[in-house]
Amino acid sequence: MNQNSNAELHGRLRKSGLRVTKPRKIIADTLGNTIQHLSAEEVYFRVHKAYPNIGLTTVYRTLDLLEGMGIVTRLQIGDGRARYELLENPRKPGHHHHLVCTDCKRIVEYSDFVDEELGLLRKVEVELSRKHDFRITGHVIQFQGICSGCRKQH
Amino acid sequence: MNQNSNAELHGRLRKSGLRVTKPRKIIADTLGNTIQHLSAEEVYFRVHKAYPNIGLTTVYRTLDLLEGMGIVTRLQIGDGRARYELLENPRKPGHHHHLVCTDCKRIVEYSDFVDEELGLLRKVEVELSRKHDFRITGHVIQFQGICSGCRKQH
DNA sequence: TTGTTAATGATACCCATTGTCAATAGAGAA
DNA sequence: TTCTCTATTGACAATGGGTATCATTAACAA
Repeated sequence: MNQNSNAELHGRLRKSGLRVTKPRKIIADTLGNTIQHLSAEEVYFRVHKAYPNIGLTTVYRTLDLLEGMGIVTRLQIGDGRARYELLENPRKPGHHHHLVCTDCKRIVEYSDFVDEELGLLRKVEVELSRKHDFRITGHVIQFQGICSGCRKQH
Repeated sequence: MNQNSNAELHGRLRKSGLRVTKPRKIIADTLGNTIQHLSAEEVYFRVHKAYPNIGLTTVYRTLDLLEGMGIVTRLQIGDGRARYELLENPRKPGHHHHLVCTDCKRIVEYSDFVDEELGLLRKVEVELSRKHDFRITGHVIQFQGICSGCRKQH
């Protein structure tokens, strides 16, 4: 679908000595074609419509692979089902954090104050690396709440 | 073990019309006696040593209950196994956040810059509540990394 | 002490994710 | 293009946190 991201994926895979397979392209495309945060099963369903011979196991494996390569991020919202999102998605804002409705699991992205958040995180990161001798590889900032729709239903 | 926290627990339970049972006291005590972040199974093992007739199901139920009452917090570190921690633990600092080794799952608590973090979070919270009409109930701020021990093993 | 019923414990179950392994298909060599 | 090698796949079984069920037990009010 998106030539750029397909070429990008191709290059990244080949550079790591990995093969560029149909499932890998299709799964990456599926994430590139939505602004939603899909679970592995949801990715599978969407892929399955056009390519019924691609299995759920492959979806899991591919999402893991893409996450390991830094192409995809895994999002834990506390319901025991991971959601996945393409890091560089032209349909989305750049670095953002998430606001999650703990009732209906709806996820809202925000980028208000994100620069400020990142500035502070960087400062904390330096201090923690030094003090606890960690190599910091990532962070999570997330808000939980109840959206207006779910509040009305009670 | 701790008279204060036992009295506290008793009061909170009774005020909600809930019964003060042996398992509830013991499970809360178990969390009060450690600075570690225990999984449900780890709580069960510890409880089981002295009270072998308390079942794992009850541990899960009680941890859920205590979380719902705001006495315990659940911590997701991304390995599919929740960890629990007593919110007001005399052996621990007050409000803190976590640094997690993604390799060995060790959890380090930190309170450096926490005031600053909380200040910013509060500001973001106000903006998000307004803009997206959410009632914000909580937040997660967490760093991931590799601890020095795990880095040496490679 | 007794009656009521919330809470418990044993067990079966659910369901997201991972392991296994024979079959398939990228991609470099010929 | 065809061949070869082996990474990758897909079907299926297995794992493992966590939850539902239900008969039994034990808080607690009277």
